[in-house]
Amino acid sequence: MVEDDSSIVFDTNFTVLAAESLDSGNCNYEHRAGKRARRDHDWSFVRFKGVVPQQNGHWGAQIYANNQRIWLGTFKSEREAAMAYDSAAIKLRSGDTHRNFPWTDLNIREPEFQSLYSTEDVLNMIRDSSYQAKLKDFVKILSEKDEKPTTNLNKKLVHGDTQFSCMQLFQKELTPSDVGKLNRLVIPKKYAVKYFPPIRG
DNA sequence: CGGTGTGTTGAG
DNA sequence: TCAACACACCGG
Repeated sequence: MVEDDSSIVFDTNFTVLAAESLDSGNCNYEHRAGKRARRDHDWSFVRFKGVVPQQNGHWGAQIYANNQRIWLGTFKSEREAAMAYDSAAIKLRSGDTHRNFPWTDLNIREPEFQSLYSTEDVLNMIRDSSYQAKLKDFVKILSEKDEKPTTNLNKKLVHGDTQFSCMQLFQKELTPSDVGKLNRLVIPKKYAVKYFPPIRG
């Protein structure tokens, strides 16, 4: 099924949009067309920051922070890898140092999405490719949230100096095992996978 | 065995 | 900081 670029995670609109606004300055889209690397292997026309070709035709993503390289994983398409870099850059770098793709109304939410997780969590989500889906959910829930501001479930809490905004992620009815001998509440796997950081340290 | 990501180098 | 390149290593 040849999904090359277009069909990945984030909806296609994003990819297309990003791809077509090349000329609109600021995004770090170096058209280094023609710039060849040391060996003249066919790839080597790497256009994206933090993206490195793999011998099997896949693409690796990496970012440098505090004097060391952080590996972000390998991806099937060049763009997935480039997006991985952009996402990691938000957490690791200050401000928006040259990104691969321009900001859109969707990825503009990334900073606040990432603020819900630790750096390691974000990196792990990027690495296991669950990042995009979770970000998408986050944005979706956000939009649902301000569609009905009347809902009482979403309120703001103020704790000391810091402000936290909360939203309902999911709902679950108590089951026998929740009130059984084991003193624990079971979170459905579906939601656990969806809203919790991935395993691995 | 294929694929991953680290070691390492040289350039910007 | 960064990507190019080589290849040790790891899970299947």
